[in-house]
Amino acid sequence: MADVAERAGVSGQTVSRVVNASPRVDPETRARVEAAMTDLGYRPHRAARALRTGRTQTIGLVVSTLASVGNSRMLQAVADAAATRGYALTVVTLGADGDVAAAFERLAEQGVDGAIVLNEATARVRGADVGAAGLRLVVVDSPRDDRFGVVETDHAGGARSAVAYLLGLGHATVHHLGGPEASFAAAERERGWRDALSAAGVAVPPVVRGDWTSASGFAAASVLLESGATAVFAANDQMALGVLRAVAESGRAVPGDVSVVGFDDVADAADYRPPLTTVRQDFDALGARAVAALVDGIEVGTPAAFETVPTRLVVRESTAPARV
Amino acid sequence: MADVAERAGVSGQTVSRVVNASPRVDPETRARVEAAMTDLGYRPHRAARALRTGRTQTIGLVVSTLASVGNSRMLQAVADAAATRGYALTVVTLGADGDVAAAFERLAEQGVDGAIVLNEATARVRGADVGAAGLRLVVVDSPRDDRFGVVETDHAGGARSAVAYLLGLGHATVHHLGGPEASFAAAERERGWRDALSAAGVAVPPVVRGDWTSASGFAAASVLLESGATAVFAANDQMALGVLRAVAESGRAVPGDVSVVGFDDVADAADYRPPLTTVRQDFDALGARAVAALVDGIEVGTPAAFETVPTRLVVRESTAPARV
DNA sequence: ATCGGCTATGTTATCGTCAACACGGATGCT
DNA sequence: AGCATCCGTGTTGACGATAACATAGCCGAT
Repeated sequence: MADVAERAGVSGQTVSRVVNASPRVDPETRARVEAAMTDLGYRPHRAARALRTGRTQTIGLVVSTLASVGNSRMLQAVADAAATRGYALTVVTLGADGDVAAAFERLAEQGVDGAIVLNEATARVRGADVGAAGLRLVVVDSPRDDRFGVVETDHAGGARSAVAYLLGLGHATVHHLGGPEASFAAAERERGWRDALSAAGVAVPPVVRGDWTSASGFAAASVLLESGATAVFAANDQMALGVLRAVAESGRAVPGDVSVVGFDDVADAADYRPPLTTVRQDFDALGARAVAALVDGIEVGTPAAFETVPTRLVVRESTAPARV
Repeated sequence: MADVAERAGVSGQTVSRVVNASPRVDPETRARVEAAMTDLGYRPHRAARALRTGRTQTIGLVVSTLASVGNSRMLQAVADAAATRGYALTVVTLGADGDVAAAFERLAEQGVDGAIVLNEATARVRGADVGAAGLRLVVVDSPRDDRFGVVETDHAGGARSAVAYLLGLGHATVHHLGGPEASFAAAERERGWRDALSAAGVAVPPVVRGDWTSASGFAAASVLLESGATAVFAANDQMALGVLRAVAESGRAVPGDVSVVGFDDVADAADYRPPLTTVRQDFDALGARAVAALVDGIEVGTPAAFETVPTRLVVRESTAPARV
């Protein structure tokens, strides 16, 4: 920086002002400084700036696992949105113990300006002393809470649309293959399913649960089939994949004997066999909103927001009218 | 830090020595300092340390997309390995233009100590002036190059084992659904396939290419089927998924009429229909090696290494003996 | 007894940047 | 003309940590 200042014939402070786009700089001086920066290949030193300002221009992302395709998509969306806003993104995965507090601790140590928590078991985020780490937080897919911003997909709405569609096809009822109990997203999707059934005055069958993996979907499907289900709404696409296999192996056909709907609209879902009818989540919008809420909070002090991103039912070939 | 020093009755320098586990500290003093740190909830300030030492304890990860399940798995493996080594991980995704140089630029600006590049089009990494950004690099799945460390899966070996297995089943030859031309991993898998066919003295059919997505696999499969293939080796699982659907829709059966093998052993592959025979990559080992190579380079100055991680063929139900 | 060498600790200067304040000159108002 | 303002710029010090050097006390060897 000193070199740049000398070359441009100004003080370091003026260089700093140019870098930070301060309005109090003569256009001509600015041009000279910028030329000097280019010539010398000058790059501001983030650590020094962070030391001085207390801001690192970095946000953290806490995620339990990237094995689920949905989380990966979200990560990508968040990474892109953060880059657009000029923030670096550092990723912290939770250990097998799912220790959110430890993750916050690590992020605090790195001095991130804020963090986004993906889809984490609610109780854990609440339990982790948010204040202790002093992190500004935006939580994705978590119950509303004034202590941090919340951005969510309209899980319940998406679920309702899926169930309504199946009922409209003439199915007597719709069975649900739910996600893990601790998950807010899973709970919301289940709620939407339940509401839609109740609204239609239809019997609500018992829920079977998986852990988001296709293997758990496969395992759970046998229970569903024994109970004579003709329509299954799975809480995500990967579990639906497991169901698809289980149905086929039981000698039944999708959608002839059983209709199946998933949630997420993962890239592969269009090539499942048959191509899966599913509820599309707009991960990019979700990521962008989460980053926007966090960055606004950091830079402008905007209070914790609450936002919902809508879904859309994508009808493919895994659903058909009920047998008459 | 000053507070801690005062409370422990020592100088700041001694606190620093305790934090950095210097051996030149009296055990009793160390205990006193540690107690003071705990009491005061002291946390070292990374930016300040980075300013003084020039090290940020952060590594970057450059990845083109996280849409591919393999990349996501790698990211997770790298994140975990980095955390274990005490490094933060910042993720940079490439824009649609795939501008590696820009990604390096961003990482250099953030002052990472080094970076890992995932599976990127070789020419791009070479083209990007590595020296300019002055980054220490480890590249995953890229041709050997003395300018940076290279860690790779034994793609060719895995491909050979898959092809040999299919030939052993009595198939006259094995068709290949390759990945994008620019990909090193794709080229290696193709090479392994070709070598195995040649070694067996079998005709080498023309390669059909996809872009790693299941949709591209589905599209490519029709060509394969028209050419009368009875055994297909797909360059990854997701493309194999597309093939599975295409075969079924053409009225043929897997593995009755056509055997299909994938590559990666993605979590879902066991629940494809039928469960997919595939070549398992050890993503965790790969990630750990990449991080180890990078961190050793940073901390010890170990010269650029070259390592290969073996694969294993996982036989499931998508392969069967050829019709007689 | 002297001295070199070791151990545990303290002192000083510095990393690159920016906030706060200072200052000279131009402008506008009365 | 006199005074208050504003503008563009410079000067100084501090953010928190550590490297390099300095020091005091102790040991054993000559």
